[in-house]
Amino acid sequence: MPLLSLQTPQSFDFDQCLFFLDRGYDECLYQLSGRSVLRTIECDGVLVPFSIIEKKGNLVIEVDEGITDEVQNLVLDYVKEWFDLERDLAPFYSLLNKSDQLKPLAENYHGLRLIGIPSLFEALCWSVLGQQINLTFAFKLKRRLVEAYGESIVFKGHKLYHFPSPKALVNLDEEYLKTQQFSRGKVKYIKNVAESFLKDGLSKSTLLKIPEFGERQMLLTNIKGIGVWSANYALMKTLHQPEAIPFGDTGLTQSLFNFGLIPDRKDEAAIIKFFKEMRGWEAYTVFYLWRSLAG
DNA sequence: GTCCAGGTCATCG
DNA sequence: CGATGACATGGA
Repeated sequence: MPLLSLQTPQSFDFDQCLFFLDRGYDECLYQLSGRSVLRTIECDGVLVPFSIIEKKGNLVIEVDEGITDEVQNLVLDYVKEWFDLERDLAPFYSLLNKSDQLKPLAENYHGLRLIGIPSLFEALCWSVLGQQINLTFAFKLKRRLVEAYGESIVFKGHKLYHFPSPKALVNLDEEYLKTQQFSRGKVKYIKNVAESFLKDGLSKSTLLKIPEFGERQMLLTNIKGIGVWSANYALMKTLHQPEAIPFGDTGLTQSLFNFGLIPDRKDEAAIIKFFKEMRGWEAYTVFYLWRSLAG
């Protein structure tokens, strides 16, 4: 099978990234096999599967025979975004190293990239699924949604599911999903997200055309079911937007409190003050703080 | 049994 | 406006 290759940047540690990908949750959108990761992208309605493994300073990506150069480039772009390969982390580490409390993050998780969700639709739906419930349950719901409404393809002996399209989710069967332990709120919110893509022309590219962060955020929070947490989560995971801090996140406040960075878990002013010191690297800091919760 | 999870909205006063 | 309850479930 054809092999593509991406040179890994400075401060990149594939095993740190694998640890994040394999935190022990029931993930359904990619699979791990040894030290390789398998998943799919979608091009013109067709699923394109691929695998990634690290070899001697390169990420080696395997695709099926007969994939056009154009589609190969889409796979490469996806991997670059997913692993945030084009970012220079040196300024982030020098910022962390200025603080005695944060220094361990730079040491312990060196080379960890902000693992993204390149699809805006997937990120918004995932933020809805993850609202308020524990992550174990959220992953369970995601699997049920994806297996009921998403397509799959077999690649190297693995059945790989792809996240459903807005069209596939706009007419969700609420009664069926009730039997699958979805709240009516979540079903409605996911429908709302799908509708804003289909009817209001929301997309990653329309979002990118808006220069101002607050306006981007508002475009998302205008959707019923997407609050500040969800909007910023999506902006962080899809656009790697530095200033997208998922305010209200329980894990984030927990972690800030654990590190002695805020005096009280409800002290939002202290959280804002803390992130002022991290300007330009807020989202990365959040990602590393979350990482610290996993041990 | 109680409390809280990678929140949000509707409905109060 | 700010406060409060519902939502669904499972693990500590």
